Amino acid sequence: MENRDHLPHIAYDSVVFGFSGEQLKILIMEYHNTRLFALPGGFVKMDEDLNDAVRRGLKERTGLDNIYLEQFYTFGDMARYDPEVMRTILRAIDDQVPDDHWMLERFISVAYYALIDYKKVVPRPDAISDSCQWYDVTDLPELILDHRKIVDKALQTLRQHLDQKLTNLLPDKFTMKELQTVYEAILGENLRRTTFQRKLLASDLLIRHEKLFSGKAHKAPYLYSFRD
Amino acid sequence: MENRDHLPHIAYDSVVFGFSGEQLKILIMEYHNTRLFALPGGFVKMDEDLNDAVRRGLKERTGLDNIYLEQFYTFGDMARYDPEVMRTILRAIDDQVPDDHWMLERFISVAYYALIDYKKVVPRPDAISDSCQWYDVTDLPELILDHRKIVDKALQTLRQHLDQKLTNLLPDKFTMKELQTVYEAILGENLRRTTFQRKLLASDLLIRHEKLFSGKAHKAPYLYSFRD
DNA sequence: TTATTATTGTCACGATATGAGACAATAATA
DNA sequence: TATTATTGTCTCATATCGTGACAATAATAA
Repeated sequence: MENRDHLPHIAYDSVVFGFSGEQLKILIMEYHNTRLFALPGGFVKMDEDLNDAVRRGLKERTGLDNIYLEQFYTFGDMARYDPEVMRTILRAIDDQVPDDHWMLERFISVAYYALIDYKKVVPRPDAISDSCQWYDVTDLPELILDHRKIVDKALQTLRQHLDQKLTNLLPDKFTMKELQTVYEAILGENLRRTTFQRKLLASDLLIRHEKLFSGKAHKAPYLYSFRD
Repeated sequence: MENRDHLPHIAYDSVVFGFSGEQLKILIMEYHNTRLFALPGGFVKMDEDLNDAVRRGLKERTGLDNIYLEQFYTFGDMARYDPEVMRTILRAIDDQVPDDHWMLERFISVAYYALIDYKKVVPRPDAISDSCQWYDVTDLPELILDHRKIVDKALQTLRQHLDQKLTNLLPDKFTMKELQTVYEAILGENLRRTTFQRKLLASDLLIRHEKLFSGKAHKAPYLYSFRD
Protein backbone atom coordinates (compact mmCIF):
# COMPACT_ATOMS: atom_id res chain seq x y z
CA MET A 1 0.00 0.00 0.00
CA GLU A 2 1.79 3.04 -1.26
CA ASN A 3 1.66 6.52 0.17
CA ARG A 4 1.52 8.98 -2.71
CA ASP A 5 1.58 12.08 -0.52
CA HIS A 6 4.85 11.57 1.30
CA LEU A 7 8.44 10.61 0.49
CA PRO A 8 8.73 6.90 1.26
CA HIS A 9 11.33 5.61 3.72
CA ILE A 10 12.01 9.10 5.07
CA ALA A 11 10.86 10.34 8.46
CA TYR A 12 11.87 12.92 11.01
CA ASP A 13 11.87 12.88 14.79
CA SER A 14 12.07 15.91 17.05
CA VAL A 15 13.44 16.33 20.54
CA VAL A 16 11.60 19.36 21.94
CA PHE A 17 13.34 20.89 24.94
CA GLY A 18 11.62 23.18 27.41
CA PHE A 19 12.71 24.56 30.75
CA SER A 20 10.25 24.50 33.64
CA GLY A 21 12.18 26.90 35.82
CA GLU A 22 13.95 24.05 37.54
CA GLN A 23 14.25 21.10 35.21
CA LEU A 24 14.97 20.50 31.57
CA LYS A 25 11.96 18.81 29.95
CA ILE A 26 11.26 16.93 26.73
CA LEU A 27 7.96 16.54 24.89
CA ILE A 28 7.03 12.85 24.66
CA MET A 29 4.05 11.29 22.89
CA GLU A 30 2.11 8.25 23.95
CA TYR A 31 0.33 6.38 21.19
CA HIS A 32 -3.35 5.78 21.68
CA ASN A 33 -4.14 2.62 23.66
CA THR A 34 -0.63 1.18 23.40
CA ARG A 35 1.49 2.41 26.32
CA LEU A 36 4.13 3.03 23.71
CA PHE A 37 6.11 6.25 24.14
CA ALA A 38 7.85 8.01 21.29
CA LEU A 39 9.34 11.26 20.13
CA PRO A 40 7.02 13.47 18.08
CA GLY A 41 7.83 12.77 14.46
CA GLY A 42 6.37 12.75 11.01
CA PHE A 43 6.86 12.53 7.29
CA VAL A 44 7.88 14.80 4.44
CA LYS A 45 5.44 15.73 1.68
CA MET A 46 6.51 15.03 -1.88
CA ASP A 47 7.42 18.63 -2.70
CA GLU A 48 8.08 20.03 0.74
CA ASP A 49 11.42 21.20 2.19
CA LEU A 50 12.63 18.83 4.88
CA ASN A 51 12.97 21.69 7.37
CA ASP A 52 9.46 22.92 6.55
CA ALA A 53 8.03 19.47 7.24
CA VAL A 54 9.50 19.51 10.73
CA ARG A 55 8.19 23.02 11.42
CA ARG A 56 4.77 21.99 10.23
CA GLY A 57 4.71 18.97 12.53
CA LEU A 58 5.85 21.00 15.50
CA LYS A 59 3.27 23.66 14.81
CA GLU A 60 0.56 20.99 14.89
CA ARG A 61 1.72 19.64 18.24
CA THR A 62 2.82 22.76 20.10
CA GLY A 63 0.83 25.44 18.35
CA LEU A 64 4.07 27.41 18.04
CA ASP A 65 5.49 29.11 14.95
CA ASN A 66 9.02 30.44 14.64
CA ILE A 67 10.54 27.75 16.74
CA TYR A 68 14.28 27.46 17.22
CA LEU A 69 15.17 24.26 15.38
CA GLU A 70 18.44 22.49 14.77
CA GLN A 71 19.06 19.33 12.78
CA PHE A 72 21.64 17.17 14.54
CA TYR A 73 21.82 13.68 13.06
CA THR A 74 20.26 11.27 10.58
CA PHE A 75 19.67 7.75 11.86
CA GLY A 76 19.89 5.15 9.13
CA ASP A 77 20.78 1.80 10.70
CA MET A 78 18.86 -1.33 9.85
CA ALA A 79 18.84 -2.03 13.59
CA ARG A 80 16.22 0.68 14.05
CA TYR A 81 13.80 -1.14 11.76
CA ASP A 82 11.17 -2.95 13.79
CA PRO A 83 7.88 -3.29 11.90
CA GLU A 84 6.14 -5.04 14.82
CA VAL A 85 6.21 -1.88 16.93
CA MET A 86 4.66 0.07 14.10
CA ARG A 87 2.06 -2.68 13.52
CA THR A 88 1.01 -2.46 17.16
CA ILE A 89 0.56 1.29 16.85
CA LEU A 90 -1.45 0.98 13.66
CA ARG A 91 -3.65 -1.80 15.08
CA ALA A 92 -4.64 0.45 17.95
CA ILE A 93 -6.19 2.83 15.43
CA ASP A 94 -7.60 0.35 12.96
CA ASP A 95 -7.77 -3.40 13.44
CA GLN A 96 -7.17 -3.98 9.74
CA VAL A 97 -3.47 -3.44 9.01
CA PRO A 98 -2.42 -4.63 5.55
CA ASP A 99 1.00 -6.32 5.48
CA ASP A 100 2.21 -3.91 2.81
CA HIS A 101 1.19 -0.77 4.71
CA TRP A 102 3.71 1.98 3.90
CA MET A 103 4.43 2.69 7.56
CA LEU A 104 5.68 -0.87 8.02
CA GLU A 105 8.61 -0.24 5.67
CA ARG A 106 12.11 0.68 6.67
CA PHE A 107 12.63 4.37 7.53
CA ILE A 108 15.63 6.62 7.73
CA SER A 109 14.98 9.37 10.25
CA VAL A 110 16.38 12.89 10.30
CA ALA A 111 16.48 14.12 13.89
CA TYR A 112 16.04 17.70 15.09
CA TYR A 113 16.05 19.39 18.43
CA ALA A 114 13.91 22.40 19.30
CA LEU A 115 14.19 24.91 22.13
CA ILE A 116 10.96 26.49 23.22
CA ASP A 117 9.53 28.50 26.05
CA TYR A 118 7.97 25.91 28.34
CA LYS A 119 5.21 28.20 29.50
CA LYS A 120 4.05 29.12 26.02
CA VAL A 121 3.16 25.53 25.17
CA VAL A 122 0.08 23.56 25.97
CA PRO A 123 0.94 20.26 24.31
CA ARG A 124 -1.92 18.75 22.38
CA PRO A 125 -2.29 15.24 21.08
CA ASP A 126 -2.57 14.73 17.35
CA ALA A 127 -4.87 12.39 15.51
CA ILE A 128 -3.19 9.12 16.47
CA SER A 129 -1.77 9.92 19.90
CA ASP A 130 -3.66 10.26 23.10
CA SER A 131 -1.14 12.20 25.11
CA CYS A 132 1.74 14.53 24.43
CA GLN A 133 3.37 15.59 27.65
CA TRP A 134 6.44 17.13 29.20
CA TYR A 135 8.84 14.67 30.83
CA ASP A 136 11.87 15.45 32.90
CA VAL A 137 15.08 14.62 30.96
CA THR A 138 16.34 12.73 33.97
CA ASP A 139 13.15 10.69 34.22
CA LEU A 140 11.91 9.59 30.81
CA PRO A 141 9.65 6.60 30.17
CA GLU A 142 10.98 3.81 27.99
CA LEU A 143 10.83 4.87 24.36
CA ILE A 144 10.20 2.86 21.20
CA LEU A 145 12.84 1.89 18.63
CA ASP A 146 16.05 3.92 18.94
CA HIS A 147 14.34 7.02 20.32
CA ARG A 148 16.31 6.87 23.54
CA LYS A 149 19.52 6.99 21.50
CA ILE A 150 18.12 10.00 19.65
CA VAL A 151 17.43 11.83 22.91
CA ASP A 152 20.93 11.10 24.18
CA LYS A 153 22.51 12.40 21.01
CA ALA A 154 20.31 15.52 21.14
CA LEU A 155 21.46 16.26 24.67
CA GLN A 156 25.06 15.74 23.75
CA THR A 157 24.70 18.16 20.83
CA LEU A 158 22.84 20.72 22.91
CA ARG A 159 25.67 20.71 25.45
CA GLN A 160 28.19 21.42 22.76
CA HIS A 161 26.10 24.26 21.32
CA LEU A 162 25.22 25.70 24.66
CA ASP A 163 26.75 29.15 24.79
CA GLN A 164 24.98 30.48 21.71
CA LYS A 165 21.43 29.40 21.67
CA LEU A 166 19.53 29.27 24.87
CA THR A 167 17.64 32.47 24.24
CA ASN A 168 14.70 30.29 23.42
CA LEU A 169 14.51 28.39 26.68
CA LEU A 170 13.96 31.47 28.84
CA PRO A 171 11.39 34.25 29.05
CA ASP A 172 12.41 37.61 27.58
CA LYS A 173 13.70 38.83 30.91
CA PHE A 174 15.31 36.62 33.52
CA THR A 175 17.62 36.75 36.51
CA MET A 176 21.22 35.57 36.62
CA LYS A 177 20.13 32.77 38.92
CA GLU A 178 17.57 31.51 36.38
CA LEU A 179 20.14 31.60 33.61
CA GLN A 180 22.56 29.62 35.73
CA THR A 181 19.88 27.04 36.51
CA VAL A 182 19.29 26.49 32.79
CA TYR A 183 22.99 25.92 32.23
CA GLU A 184 23.10 23.50 35.13
CA ALA A 185 20.05 21.57 33.97
CA ILE A 186 21.50 21.16 30.48
CA LEU A 187 25.03 20.35 31.54
CA GLY A 188 23.89 18.12 34.36
CA GLU A 189 26.40 19.62 36.78
CA ASN A 190 26.58 22.43 39.29
CA LEU A 191 28.37 25.65 38.43
CA ARG A 192 30.10 28.18 40.67
CA ARG A 193 27.96 31.26 41.06
CA THR A 194 30.68 33.93 40.93
CA THR A 195 32.57 32.40 38.04
CA PHE A 196 29.38 31.96 36.06
CA GLN A 197 28.24 35.52 36.70
CA ARG A 198 31.61 37.01 35.82
CA LYS A 199 31.87 35.02 32.61
CA LEU A 200 28.37 35.87 31.41
CA LEU A 201 28.73 39.57 32.22
CA ALA A 202 32.10 39.71 30.48
CA SER A 203 30.71 37.89 27.44
CA ASP A 204 28.67 40.93 26.41
CA LEU A 205 25.70 38.70 25.59
CA LEU A 206 23.41 40.24 28.20
CA ILE A 207 21.63 43.53 28.69
CA ARG A 208 20.86 44.54 32.28
CA HIS A 209 17.41 45.89 33.07
CA GLU A 210 15.52 46.96 36.20
CA LYS A 211 15.53 44.95 39.39
CA LEU A 212 13.03 42.23 40.18
CA PHE A 213 11.42 42.55 43.61
CA SER A 214 10.24 39.10 44.54
CA GLY A 215 8.93 39.93 48.01
CA LYS A 216 11.60 37.76 49.60
CA ALA A 217 13.83 38.91 52.44
CA HIS A 218 17.02 39.54 50.50
CA LYS A 219 18.69 41.73 47.94
CA ALA A 220 16.71 41.94 44.69
CA PRO A 221 18.44 40.61 41.55
CA TYR A 222 18.66 42.49 38.26
CA LEU A 223 16.73 41.27 35.26
CA TYR A 224 18.66 40.52 32.07
CA SER A 225 17.82 39.83 28.45
CA PHE A 226 19.89 38.56 25.54
CA ARG A 227 21.41 41.18 23.29
CA ASP A 228 20.23 40.77 19.68
CA MET B 1 11.17 3.47 -13.92
CA GLU B 2 11.64 2.19 -10.45
CA ASN B 3 14.86 1.16 -8.77
CA ARG B 4 14.16 -1.92 -6.70
CA ASP B 5 17.69 -2.21 -5.30
CA HIS B 6 17.99 1.14 -3.56
CA LEU B 7 15.94 3.30 -1.24
CA PRO B 8 14.20 5.87 -3.43
CA HIS B 9 14.69 9.60 -2.83
CA ILE B 10 17.68 9.01 -0.52
CA ALA B 11 21.29 9.70 -1.47
CA TYR B 12 24.53 10.52 0.25
CA ASP B 13 27.38 12.83 -0.67
CA SER B 14 30.87 12.71 0.76
CA VAL B 15 33.48 15.41 1.21
CA VAL B 16 36.79 13.56 1.30
CA PHE B 17 39.60 15.63 2.81
CA GLY B 18 43.27 14.88 2.27
CA PHE B 19 46.40 16.84 3.11
CA SER B 20 49.14 17.12 0.49
CA GLY B 21 51.79 18.33 2.89
CA GLU B 22 50.98 21.94 2.10
CA GLN B 23 47.35 22.25 1.12
CA LEU B 24 44.03 20.82 2.20
CA LYS B 25 42.49 18.92 -0.71
CA ILE B 26 39.06 17.51 -1.60
CA LEU B 27 38.21 14.63 -3.88
CA ILE B 28 36.02 15.84 -6.78
CA MET B 29 34.44 13.78 -9.55
CA GLU B 30 33.87 14.88 -13.11
CA TYR B 31 31.06 13.09 -14.92
CA HIS B 32 31.96 11.52 -18.21
CA ASN B 33 31.72 13.88 -21.17
CA THR B 34 29.82 16.57 -19.30
CA ARG B 35 32.30 18.96 -17.66
CA LEU B 36 30.05 18.64 -14.63
CA PHE B 37 31.86 18.42 -11.30
CA ALA B 38 30.34 16.83 -8.23
CA LEU B 39 31.09 15.34 -4.84
CA PRO B 40 31.40 11.55 -4.80
CA GLY B 41 28.01 10.23 -3.75
CA GLY B 42 25.72 7.27 -4.02
CA PHE B 43 22.64 5.44 -2.89
CA VAL B 44 21.60 3.15 -0.06
CA LYS B 45 20.63 -0.45 -0.68
CA MET B 46 17.25 -1.60 0.54
CA ASP B 47 18.58 -3.42 3.61
CA GLU B 48 21.89 -1.67 4.13
CA ASP B 49 22.92 0.59 7.01
CA LEU B 50 23.25 4.18 5.87
CA ASN B 51 26.80 4.38 7.24
CA ASP B 52 27.75 1.14 5.51
CA ALA B 53 26.53 2.48 2.20
CA VAL B 54 28.84 5.46 2.50
CA ARG B 55 31.82 3.26 3.45
CA ARG B 56 31.09 1.01 0.49
CA GLY B 57 31.03 3.95 -1.92
CA LEU B 58 34.24 5.36 -0.53
CA LYS B 59 35.94 1.98 -0.73
CA GLU B 60 35.02 1.80 -4.41
CA ARG B 61 36.49 5.22 -5.15
CA THR B 62 39.52 5.38 -2.89
CA GLY B 63 40.29 1.70 -2.35
CA LEU B 64 40.49 2.47 1.37
CA ASP B 65 38.82 0.59 4.20
CA ASN B 66 38.54 1.82 7.77
CA ILE B 67 38.16 5.41 6.80
CA TYR B 68 37.47 8.12 9.36
CA LEU B 69 33.92 9.21 8.55
CA GLU B 70 31.62 11.74 10.12
CA GLN B 71 28.06 12.57 9.16
CA PHE B 72 27.47 16.31 9.39
CA TYR B 73 24.19 17.34 7.78
CA THR B 74 21.21 16.17 5.73
CA PHE B 75 20.23 18.42 2.87
CA GLY B 76 16.51 18.28 2.12
CA ASP B 77 15.46 21.49 0.41
CA MET B 78 13.37 21.47 -2.74
CA ALA B 79 15.80 24.08 -4.08
CA ARG B 80 18.42 21.37 -4.54
CA TYR B 81 16.14 19.47 -6.92
CA ASP B 82 17.22 20.04 -10.50
CA PRO B 83 16.35 17.10 -12.77
CA GLU B 84 17.93 18.75 -15.82
CA VAL B 85 21.43 18.39 -14.38
CA MET B 86 20.82 14.72 -13.73
CA ARG B 87 19.34 14.25 -17.20
CA THR B 88 22.50 15.70 -18.75
CA ILE B 89 24.63 13.27 -16.76
CA LEU B 90 22.48 10.30 -17.70
CA ARG B 91 22.41 11.29 -21.37
CA ALA B 92 26.20 11.23 -21.50
CA ILE B 93 26.06 7.55 -20.63
CA ASP B 94 23.02 6.50 -22.61
CA ASP B 95 21.17 8.64 -25.10
CA GLN B 96 17.85 7.10 -24.10
CA VAL B 97 16.76 8.59 -20.79
CA PRO B 98 13.15 7.78 -19.87
CA ASP B 99 11.26 10.69 -18.28
CA ASP B 100 10.42 8.55 -15.27
CA HIS B 101 13.99 7.44 -14.60
CA TRP B 102 14.43 7.04 -10.82
CA MET B 103 17.47 9.30 -10.74
CA LEU B 104 15.39 12.19 -12.03
CA GLU B 105 13.29 12.19 -8.88
CA ARG B 106 13.77 14.43 -5.89
CA PHE B 107 16.55 13.33 -3.51
CA ILE B 108 17.34 14.08 0.10
CA SER B 109 21.06 13.78 0.65
CA VAL B 110 22.90 12.83 3.82
CA ALA B 111 26.35 14.40 3.79
CA TYR B 112 29.54 12.98 5.33
CA TYR B 113 33.10 14.12 5.54
CA ALA B 114 36.08 11.78 5.53
CA LEU B 115 39.69 12.35 6.55
CA ILE B 116 42.24 10.22 4.76
CA ASP B 117 45.95 10.02 4.19
CA TYR B 118 46.49 11.81 0.91
CA LYS B 119 49.42 9.66 -0.08
CA LYS B 120 47.60 6.37 0.40
CA VAL B 121 44.98 7.21 -2.21
CA VAL B 122 45.12 6.90 -5.93
CA PRO B 123 41.65 8.09 -6.86
CA ARG B 124 39.99 5.98 -9.50
CA PRO B 125 36.93 6.80 -11.56
CA ASP B 126 33.86 4.65 -11.18
CA ALA B 127 31.56 3.39 -13.89
CA ILE B 128 29.93 6.70 -14.80
CA SER B 129 32.69 9.21 -14.09
CA ASP B 130 35.81 9.78 -16.09
CA SER B 131 37.89 11.52 -13.49
CA CYS B 132 38.11 11.63 -9.73
CA GLN B 133 40.82 14.02 -8.62
CA TRP B 134 42.19 16.00 -5.73
CA TYR B 135 41.40 19.70 -5.78
CA ASP B 136 42.74 22.39 -3.52
CA VAL B 137 40.01 23.58 -1.11
CA THR B 138 40.84 27.14 -2.01
CA ASP B 139 40.57 26.44 -5.73
CA LEU B 140 37.59 24.20 -6.48
CA PRO B 141 35.83 24.00 -9.84
CA GLU B 142 32.18 24.96 -10.02
CA LEU B 143 30.09 22.12 -8.59
CA ILE B 144 26.62 20.89 -9.52
CA LEU B 145 23.45 21.42 -7.49
CA ASP B 146 24.14 22.49 -3.89
CA HIS B 147 27.48 20.68 -3.65
CA ARG B 148 29.39 23.88 -3.02
CA LYS B 149 27.14 24.53 -0.03
CA ILE B 150 27.87 20.99 1.18
CA VAL B 151 31.62 21.59 0.97
CA ASP B 152 31.32 24.86 2.90
CA LYS B 153 29.32 23.22 5.66
CA ALA B 154 31.83 20.34 5.82
CA LEU B 155 34.70 22.78 6.27
CA GLN B 156 32.80 24.67 8.94
CA THR B 157 32.14 21.43 10.82
CA LEU B 158 35.72 20.23 10.43
CA ARG B 159 36.99 23.49 11.96
CA GLN B 160 34.78 23.01 14.97
CA HIS B 161 35.91 19.40 15.43
CA LEU B 162 39.55 20.13 14.78
CA ASP B 163 41.37 19.32 17.99
CA GLN B 164 40.24 15.69 18.19
CA LYS B 165 40.37 14.13 14.83
CA LEU B 166 43.22 14.97 12.52
CA THR B 167 45.08 11.77 13.19
CA ASN B 168 43.79 10.62 9.85
CA LEU B 169 45.18 13.46 7.76
CA LEU B 170 48.83 12.83 8.65
CA PRO B 171 51.26 9.95 8.29
CA ASP B 172 51.96 7.91 11.43
CA LYS B 173 54.94 10.06 12.32
CA PHE B 174 55.21 13.76 11.56
CA THR B 175 57.02 16.88 12.67
CA MET B 176 55.58 19.73 14.67
CA LYS B 177 55.90 21.93 11.61
CA GLU B 178 53.78 19.53 9.55
CA LEU B 179 51.14 19.37 12.25
CA GLN B 180 51.00 23.15 12.41
CA THR B 181 50.65 23.33 8.63
CA VAL B 182 47.60 21.04 8.78
CA TYR B 183 46.00 23.23 11.39
CA GLU B 184 46.71 26.32 9.33
CA ALA B 185 45.33 24.78 6.14
CA ILE B 186 42.10 23.77 7.84
CA LEU B 187 41.60 26.96 9.81
CA GLY B 188 42.67 29.14 6.93
CA GLU B 189 44.84 31.34 9.14
CA ASN B 190 48.42 31.49 10.36
CA LEU B 191 49.31 30.36 13.86
CA ARG B 192 52.16 31.40 16.11
CA ARG B 193 54.82 28.72 16.20
CA THR B 194 55.76 28.88 19.86
CA THR B 195 52.21 29.11 21.14
CA PHE B 196 51.12 26.24 18.93
CA GLN B 197 54.03 24.05 20.00
CA ARG B 198 53.53 24.74 23.68
CA LYS B 199 49.79 24.04 23.49
CA LEU B 200 50.18 20.76 21.64
CA LEU B 201 52.97 19.50 23.89
CA ALA B 202 50.96 20.42 26.98
CA SER B 203 47.82 18.71 25.58
CA ASP B 204 49.35 15.28 26.09
CA LEU B 205 48.07 14.16 22.69
CA LEU B 206 51.50 13.54 21.21
CA ILE B 207 54.30 11.04 21.70
CA ARG B 208 57.80 12.20 20.83
CA HIS B 209 60.03 9.87 18.81
CA GLU B 210 63.48 10.04 17.22
CA LYS B 211 64.68 13.03 15.26
CA LEU B 212 64.23 13.41 11.54
CA PHE B 213 67.41 14.32 9.65
CA SER B 214 66.31 15.96 6.46
CA GLY B 215 69.76 16.77 5.09
CA LYS B 216 69.05 20.49 5.44
CA ALA B 217 71.41 22.91 7.10
CA HIS B 218 69.58 23.42 10.40
CA LYS B 219 68.56 21.72 13.62
CA ALA B 220 66.62 18.50 13.05
CA PRO B 221 63.04 18.37 14.36
CA TYR B 222 61.62 15.54 16.45
CA LEU B 223 59.04 13.21 14.99
CA TYR B 224 55.72 12.83 16.80
CA SER B 225 52.74 10.51 16.65
CA PHE B 226 49.27 10.70 18.18
CA ARG B 227 48.77 8.91 21.46
CA ASP B 228 46.00 6.23 21.31
C1' DT C 1 13.56 51.87 64.54
C1' DT C 2 16.87 48.42 64.55
C1' DA C 3 18.77 43.73 64.26
C1' DT C 4 18.33 39.50 61.42
C1' DT C 5 18.26 36.64 57.32
C1' DA C 6 18.96 35.23 52.70
C1' DT C 7 20.69 36.37 48.48
C1' DT C 8 23.07 39.26 45.20
C1' DG C 9 26.87 42.11 42.99
C1' DT C 10 31.61 42.76 43.12
C1' DC C 11 36.35 42.50 44.38
C1' DA C 12 40.83 40.24 45.62
C1' DC C 13 44.06 36.65 45.39
C1' DG C 14 46.58 32.89 43.49
C1' DA C 15 46.77 29.51 39.80
C1' DT C 16 46.70 28.57 35.12
C1' DA C 17 46.67 29.65 30.21
C1' DT C 18 47.97 32.60 26.23
C1' DG C 19 50.39 36.16 23.13
C1' DA C 20 54.77 37.70 21.87
C1' DG C 21 59.47 37.92 21.68
C1' DA C 22 64.32 36.29 22.89
C1' DC C 23 67.82 33.00 22.63
C1' DA C 24 70.56 28.99 22.75
C1' DA C 25 71.02 24.37 20.38
C1' DT C 26 72.06 22.06 16.27
C1' DA C 27 72.41 19.88 11.35
C1' DA C 28 74.40 20.83 7.27
C1' DT C 29 77.19 24.03 4.30
C1' DA C 30 80.78 27.40 3.01
C1' DT D 1 85.61 27.14 12.09
C1' DA D 2 82.15 30.47 10.87
C1' DT D 3 77.59 30.72 8.73
C1' DT D 4 72.68 29.69 7.97
C1' DA D 5 68.18 28.15 8.79
C1' DT D 6 65.23 26.08 11.81
C1' DT D 7 63.92 24.06 16.19
C1' DG D 8 63.18 23.58 21.28
C1' DT D 9 62.62 26.13 25.24
C1' DC D 10 62.45 30.07 28.35
C1' DT D 11 60.75 34.54 29.97
C1' DC D 12 57.63 38.16 30.73
C1' DA D 13 53.41 40.61 30.45
C1' DT D 14 48.58 39.89 29.98
C1' DA D 15 44.25 37.51 30.20
C1' DT D 16 41.30 34.07 32.17
C1' DC D 17 39.59 31.05 35.82
C1' DG D 18 38.77 28.86 40.48
C1' DT D 19 37.95 30.22 45.04
C1' DG D 20 36.73 32.69 48.86
C1' DA D 21 35.58 37.17 51.14
C1' DC D 22 32.58 40.89 51.79
C1' DA D 23 29.59 44.66 51.47
C1' DA D 24 24.85 45.89 49.66
C1' DT D 25 20.08 45.28 50.14
C1' DA D 26 14.93 43.63 50.34
C1' DA D 27 11.97 41.86 53.44
C1' DT D 28 11.02 40.13 58.21
C1' DA D 29 11.36 39.84 63.20
C1' DA D 30 12.19 42.14 67.50
